[in-house]
Amino acid sequence: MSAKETPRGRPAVRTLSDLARIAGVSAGTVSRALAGNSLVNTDTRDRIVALAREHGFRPNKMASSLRRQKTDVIGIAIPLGHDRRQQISDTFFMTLLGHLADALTERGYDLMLRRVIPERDEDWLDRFIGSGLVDGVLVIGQSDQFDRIEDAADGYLPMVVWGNHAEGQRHCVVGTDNRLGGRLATERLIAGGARHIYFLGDTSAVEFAARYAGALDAAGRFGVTVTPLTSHLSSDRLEAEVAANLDRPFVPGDAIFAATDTLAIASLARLKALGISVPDDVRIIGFDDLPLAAQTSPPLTTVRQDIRAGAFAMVDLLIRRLSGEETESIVMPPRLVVRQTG
Amino acid sequence: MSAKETPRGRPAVRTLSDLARIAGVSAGTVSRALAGNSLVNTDTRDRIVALAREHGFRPNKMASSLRRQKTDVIGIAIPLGHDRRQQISDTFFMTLLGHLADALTERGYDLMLRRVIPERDEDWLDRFIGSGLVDGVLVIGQSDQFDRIEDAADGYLPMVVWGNHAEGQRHCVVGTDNRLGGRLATERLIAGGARHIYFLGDTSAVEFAARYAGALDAAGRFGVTVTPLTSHLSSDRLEAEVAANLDRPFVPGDAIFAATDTLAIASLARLKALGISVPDDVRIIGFDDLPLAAQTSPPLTTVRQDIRAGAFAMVDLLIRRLSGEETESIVMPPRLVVRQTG
DNA sequence: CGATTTGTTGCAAACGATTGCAAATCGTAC
DNA sequence: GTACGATTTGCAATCGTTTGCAACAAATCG
Repeated sequence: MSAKETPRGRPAVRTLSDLARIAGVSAGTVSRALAGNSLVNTDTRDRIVALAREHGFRPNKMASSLRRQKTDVIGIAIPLGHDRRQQISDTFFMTLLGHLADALTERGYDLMLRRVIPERDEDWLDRFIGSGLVDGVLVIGQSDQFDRIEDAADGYLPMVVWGNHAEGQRHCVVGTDNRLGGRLATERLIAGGARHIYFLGDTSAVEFAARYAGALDAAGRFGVTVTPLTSHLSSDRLEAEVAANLDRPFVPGDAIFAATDTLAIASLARLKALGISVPDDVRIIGFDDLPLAAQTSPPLTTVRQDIRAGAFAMVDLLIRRLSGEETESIVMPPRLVVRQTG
Repeated sequence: MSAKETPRGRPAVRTLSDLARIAGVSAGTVSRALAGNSLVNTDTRDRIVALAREHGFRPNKMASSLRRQKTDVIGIAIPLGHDRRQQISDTFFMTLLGHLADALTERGYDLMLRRVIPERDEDWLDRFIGSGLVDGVLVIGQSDQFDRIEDAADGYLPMVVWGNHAEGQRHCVVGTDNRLGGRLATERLIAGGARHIYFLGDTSAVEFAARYAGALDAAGRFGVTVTPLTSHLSSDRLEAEVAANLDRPFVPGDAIFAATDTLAIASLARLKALGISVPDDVRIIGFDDLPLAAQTSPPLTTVRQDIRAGAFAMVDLLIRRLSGEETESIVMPPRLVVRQTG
């Protein structure tokens, strides 16, 4: 290791001025030299760059950000509103986050992650935006914070949200056509003979409410009834709630449309434990098409969201908004993936 | 909304000085008032706080960090070394990340996520540390970067790593006793009649190498052979590699020890597709005990790592290191969870 | 009533990098 | 030898907040 270091720790050369002194030039010149592009003599530049490397010098990004008014960091907010105890580890969000990380890294941005509990902190979004820490914000999931997001969007351009699109909304969103997805799933269940459908999920989240609405659309047309059963996604409540919700006498013609694959898979396990056969006794369709959906037994029929495409779209829109463009929302079509449960 | 805003956007009152002018005091006083604890007259403080709220003022954290030399941000680095194309979305890492986020948020820290490809960026760790962006660093997984992490640890205290513990290593690590875990799994397979064990995983990652070593320990004592089959975790290669690796004539006495549940579950699916019965023809044991392991069919026997406890331990150690303490590593005992595959 | 204490506030110097502008250097042309 | 243009470099202000120190007023004491 060539960097000269003090006994415990940090390199002795920490600031531009330190390096400038060693190189026998001014701090400004060093700054320009390391930035590369500017008007510095090629020889001095090479000399300075070599010195910087030799001493393990790294410019302080905090100072740089302050001066440039630009951080090269994108904030990612995960509001845990409709489900206070939902772990950030919910599979869908995590998958989306992974792809966002890939896309942002590729563009040279760092990610700042913030888990947010709106009821404890009314001001979460404006605080995040106003902190000066981030150049833009991605919000993963609207949860029950639709209005707050709308408010923030009025005064803040570089924000893109994952979630549901409502007529006339003012914030830029990327998401799946949840209502259509709900309709597709429900139509499939009905075509397979379902006469009574249980909707498993928490309809206070707008995305899920839209899926439920889609289910009602389809059901209404065929005179089928839909009963909502509230189940939350937090890992500590999920199993118990699903169990409680499924502890009922199923009759032929009953079917389940789960708001997410996570819920569908838990249902599958629960029904198996109860000795109820899927799909013979009860048919199930999920939502998301997580990788894991293909591996359950029997493999899960579900409504696919293209998470990766969604993530890249979010980043793309955000970048354009960062340069002042007012982008439109993107609503992606869902696709029914028929496997064996419904 | 009470905050006064300019036509497009940001509140008109953006800086301490702005607010100071309105309140008729100096910027220093405003700073102290908002910090709360200092020596400001209670009345002026209340007045200033009220004004701040009214105008939607939020202090610039960049400037604050620069001045205080403290960012209240913890960096999380995910080196994707041994498996360049491994998605950040690997289930285990994501679960760990979720718990880390929970633990850090609780302590008032933000998270800065950085996905790192060491072969493209030799200097990743020192750059992260030296950036001034973070108060401390958590590294998720050693990958094949053991030496680089050791080097960095010599000069930088506030760093804690998830991974394997080796005799005499200098960086502080939290992890499971992988070797013991490997031994437990293998002993179980052998006790069940296994005569030949395939180890499925990439032994160039130290954690997995230790699991493999544990398998060899146990196998050696019983005269059982272990064959390593290299499989990576990146979602785009995983299925194909598993399929290729399992495309062989299995004979009675063959068993599979998979380096992770993800691999075990993929194997399960593949064997099922091949018409090979688990556990009757081939027994399988995984590693991690992901939530999903209990839901496969048949449910997966696996070696449990307590991810949540590990995450909280990492944060705890990091906090102590932030205040100068030299903490020891923590090696958690693995626990064999016997279900139905092995 | 002057001296000292106590309590509040303002002033100005940091933190470390960037950048407009002026100054210095050099070469060249007249 | 002077003047001029083209390069390089230094100077100093700036980003917005924090904080040691001094200043000031009011309150207390002898």
